[in-house]
Amino acid sequence: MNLTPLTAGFFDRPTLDVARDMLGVLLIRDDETGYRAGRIVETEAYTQDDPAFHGWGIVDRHTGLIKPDGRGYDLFAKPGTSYVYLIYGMYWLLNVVTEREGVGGAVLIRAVEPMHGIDLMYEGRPAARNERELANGPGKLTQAFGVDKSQHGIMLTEPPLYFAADPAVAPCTISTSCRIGITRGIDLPWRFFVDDSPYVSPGIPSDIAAERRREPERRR
DNA sequence: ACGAGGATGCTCT
DNA sequence: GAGCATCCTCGTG
Repeated sequence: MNLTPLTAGFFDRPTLDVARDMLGVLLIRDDETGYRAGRIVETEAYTQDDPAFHGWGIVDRHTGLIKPDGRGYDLFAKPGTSYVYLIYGMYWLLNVVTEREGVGGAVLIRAVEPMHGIDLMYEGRPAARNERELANGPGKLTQAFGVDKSQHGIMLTEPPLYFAADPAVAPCTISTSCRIGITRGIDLPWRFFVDDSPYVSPGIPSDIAAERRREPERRR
């Protein structure tokens, strides 16, 4: 598998473009633990001016300086840097930093279609009952790939963890929706996914979830 | 099939 | 003390 990693230049672009262009790209972990690869089928974009962004509000309006102790400071790092964080005290979520250094932005990798290293993925994810459940969610794919805090802040442009264009590119239809699991910025349609992929996460976009909460009955 | 609730730890108020 | 870019289990139909 001699695949050329995507370079920092790929991520040094508007975050929405990167998020869309990452669909169909391979996520690869290649190190002493083994070789794992999966095709990305779902992403979400988070930008500096986005209330759901971890780095939201840490840029001083007057000086333009970024508070170095603020949460999300690492989201202003060099494009191609990893941003891994713990959610709900239990699950690690993998992002790749976008935009030029000093500008905040990231793409959350939400789901991949397992391609290689399936057995290794099951070892990290004993709850998975089939291949589809190995990595159809942002917390699941980090378990399948063994990603945790130790991969935070590394460059995702070289082993052990990197992205690569799939040589066997399959044409696909891309859809968008609002993002999943958030309470702020819920109306921004910044989730991208491969339309007909069974490996997309089962989550419900936040705007639809909020609507259902308002009207609990009314079914079919 | 679907919904409710719990797990669990870090950050911010 | 609340909220969180989630997932799993166990109820009820």
